[in-house]
Amino acid sequence: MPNTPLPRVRFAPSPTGFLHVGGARTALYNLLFARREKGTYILRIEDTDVERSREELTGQILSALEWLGLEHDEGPYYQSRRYDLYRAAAERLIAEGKAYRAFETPEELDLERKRAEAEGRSYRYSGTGREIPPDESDRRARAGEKFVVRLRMPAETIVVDDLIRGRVEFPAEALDDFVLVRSDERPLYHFTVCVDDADMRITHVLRGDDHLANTPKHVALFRALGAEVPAFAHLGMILGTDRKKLSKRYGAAAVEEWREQGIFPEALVNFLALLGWSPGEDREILSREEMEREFSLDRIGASPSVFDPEKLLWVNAQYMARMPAEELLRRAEPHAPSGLPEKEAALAAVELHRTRARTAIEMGRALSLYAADPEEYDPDGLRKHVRPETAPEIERLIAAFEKVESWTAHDLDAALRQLAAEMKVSASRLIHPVRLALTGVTVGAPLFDVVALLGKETALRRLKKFVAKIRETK
RNA sequence: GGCCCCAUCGUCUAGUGGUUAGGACACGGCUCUUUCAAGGCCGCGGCACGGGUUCGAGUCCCGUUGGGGCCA
Repeated sequence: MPNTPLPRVRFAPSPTGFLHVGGARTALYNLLFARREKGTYILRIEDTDVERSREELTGQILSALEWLGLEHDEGPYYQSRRYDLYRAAAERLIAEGKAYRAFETPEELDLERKRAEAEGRSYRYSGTGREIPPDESDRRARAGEKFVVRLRMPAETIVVDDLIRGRVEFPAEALDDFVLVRSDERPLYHFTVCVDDADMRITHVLRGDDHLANTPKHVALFRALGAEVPAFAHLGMILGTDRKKLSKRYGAAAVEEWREQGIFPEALVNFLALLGWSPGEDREILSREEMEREFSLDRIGASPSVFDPEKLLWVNAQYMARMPAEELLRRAEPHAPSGLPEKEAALAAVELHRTRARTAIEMGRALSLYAADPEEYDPDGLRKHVRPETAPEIERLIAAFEKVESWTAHDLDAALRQLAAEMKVSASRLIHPVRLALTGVTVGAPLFDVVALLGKETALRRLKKFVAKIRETK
């Protein structure tokens, strides 16, 4: 047996106030990879940016992940509680000569930068700090002089063997000695990430493409830290319909937003899984178990993908079509604006509307039609289906319905058609206004199922209300 | 500006040198039908461009264009 250690992966969001769908996908891929490889999936919160990070914002990310069912095996770890680790690592790197103190003031650096710009050169740090002898550096630090800690970058091309992109080379000239710790002693992003990844023995880093260009820095850092360099897999970005990076103001970027729109978590997960990964066959609807079984890095595409809300809605509808009625009812309940009818009717209504609704919101709304009489009627519907004869016709229908012995769709259908025949009008001349009377709208489930479901009392009451209403408007 | 990544229908994608370039969403039509859906059937629609390599390129290489990212 080769002793390749089991993979350890992590998702490391910074708490920005909402979980971005791109982040959700990254979390999902990490989780699927860990499951598939029998590894460990770790959650780590990158909350060192104290001004922007508040506990509440972290809570939102956590609850969005939980809602999606993306449960971590380890963590969450909070970077804000690990400052000692970063400080120790910085001191060690300095002691080993792998990093050094640089004493330039921000003003001096600014000047250098401006000079470079004026001369049309691209700016790189001069590297003056490199030359300061260790004892002098220590002395100046002890004397209270302000400094930043910079990494001594090797003068060699850094090669990243990305699992998705293949071999990517970064020439040494492109990289300068970047800052690890600021002059106020706060460790910077690239530094904390690597210290943590090393400390947590992360073996595979799956993350967004936007970090590819940072990877050579990380590789250099891992080496300096004496840690094994993890494998990298950079995922393509998720774009908006405008082909721009999906942003908050685009509206669809936040997982929480889709939750509010009545999208099911497993549908969003399914949709996101397919945004960049494919199981290889023409399958669109996959359970978590199937994904966990079949996920593999070499079936991930390198190109960015556009987030298409229409397709998400379709995936959601697929889940709606398959979900047990009880479950669907439970999930639609919070979205029913005027409550639900009693249990049995509600379950029947769910069956009637599951192919007609695409979200929990739409389902909730549909179910509420059975719970409360319509407060208003669709104006277009009134114009289209109400004629002077309508009121008396419906009154005759009420009378006919009164006499129906078993209140079933079948018998109600027969009763209406018989009446229509007697009146020498088409059945649809009654059907349309009746739907409007019962539901307030012109579209919906098959009418006689609706009438049956409503029950005699309710149906007749609504018909009478409707007649009164159109009489008074006239 | 420098460095890096990406490129198959409008969108998500299958495709790993020889395919009538497949599927899904969306769109259009037909069907079913009291409406709206769902379903079924049919259709529209794609290898960004230019050079190579090869008997043969969507597939490999180079460039162009376009999009994106990182650093400043």
